[in-house]
Amino acid sequence: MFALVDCNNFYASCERAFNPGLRDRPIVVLSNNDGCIIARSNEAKALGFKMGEPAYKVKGLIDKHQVAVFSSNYTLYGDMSQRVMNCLAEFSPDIEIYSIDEAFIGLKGFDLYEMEAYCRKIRATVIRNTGIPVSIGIAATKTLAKLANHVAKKEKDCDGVFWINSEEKRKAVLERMPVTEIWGVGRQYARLLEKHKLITSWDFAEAGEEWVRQNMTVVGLRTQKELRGISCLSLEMIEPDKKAICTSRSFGQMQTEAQPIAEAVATFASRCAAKLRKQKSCANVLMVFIHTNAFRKDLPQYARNRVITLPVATNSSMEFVKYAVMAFHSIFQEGYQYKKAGIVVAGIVPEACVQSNCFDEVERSKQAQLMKTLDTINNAIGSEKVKIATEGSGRKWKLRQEKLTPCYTTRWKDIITVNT
DNA sequence: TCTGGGGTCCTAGGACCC
DNA sequence: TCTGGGGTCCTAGGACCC
Repeated sequence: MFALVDCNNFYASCERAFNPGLRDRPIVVLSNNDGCIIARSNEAKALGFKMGEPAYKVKGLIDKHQVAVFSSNYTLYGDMSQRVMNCLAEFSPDIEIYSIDEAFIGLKGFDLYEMEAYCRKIRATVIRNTGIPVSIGIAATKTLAKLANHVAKKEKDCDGVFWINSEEKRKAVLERMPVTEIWGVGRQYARLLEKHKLITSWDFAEAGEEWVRQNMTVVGLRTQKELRGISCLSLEMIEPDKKAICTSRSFGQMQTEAQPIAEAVATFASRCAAKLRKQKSCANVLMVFIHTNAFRKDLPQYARNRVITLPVATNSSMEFVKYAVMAFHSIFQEGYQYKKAGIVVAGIVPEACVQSNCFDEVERSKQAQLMKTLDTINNAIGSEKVKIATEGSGRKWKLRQEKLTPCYTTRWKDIITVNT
């Protein structure tokens, strides 16, 4: 049996946890640059706010219902996530952290009778220790646990926990769940299934295997088996190394000059390098991209990228910054209003397996020592306190974050004050 | 005026090898 | 009239996830 623990409206709940005045109020949390709605409290969902909707389009609705609006505060959400996960880890050694707000828990060794009670205890403990409400779905496969979680969230009398513990229950859940709710069925597959009169999850689970294989590849077939109760996906308790790492941002304001964008590109390159060092990897492929605002049909558009292959895989910020800025200048053109830039690194290998090059002139051990020192300092006194000069200090391109809450849990000067 | 930022996996087709 | 049989690697594109 698997349990899927999923935080309810996670970002909105994080904001609410530190501000009791938000209880029962509609809350929306915006994406980076205060662009789209990416999290909603139940009250906001009920008012009709949609996931991914641009905030400016619903400004009227926001004002009308006095909705509490927040810029996303990933420092806060990341730390709250860790607290929730730490709490879950107390309950089972078998835990897969699936995303910032979800974890699968292996329930091996629990007898069937105590399983549901155990999950209710998990739920009560998480909310007591962190202030974050969670829902828990329990079933024989991960895909069914996802659906069970859905039921736990939607149906009030479940009280946050739902267990698919019999064939009858499995059938009942699948029959009333549209295929759009299945983990692994997105927009395109949902359309395809609908076209073939497969409307409910039950219809899909009972469809011909050969047809599923042909139209939805082996991935779809696996999903179908999981819905039938045959477990194909196991608990992934060790996080695999990333195969590609990306750092990109939209700019708070459109940029026309090369210099500020070059500084942004240098900053993103440096962050990619830091992410590589964190997973003890190096990379030898680097891509830089820049583009204008594609939504602005009234402005001339420009988008380009450049891929560079380095002679030796590296995770040195200095090397990445150097190559990234060079690549940027080779694609930058005057006369456009740029909205976004980014860096992708690929060709990732473990630090210990880097293929060296007999013509290499870089002093790698010195660079490594320098990066280690840089990471140590920044971990101790704050991220990016020491950086490469090319990254600049003006930050003309910085994010728009007009509704940012304090970092209650990670910054001393932001710590919460309680009046008694 | 304002529209996010990360990732994964699978398949088909082309280039190449013996 | 006849035209092999077996592979690997890489990339682009399309699906999906949070």
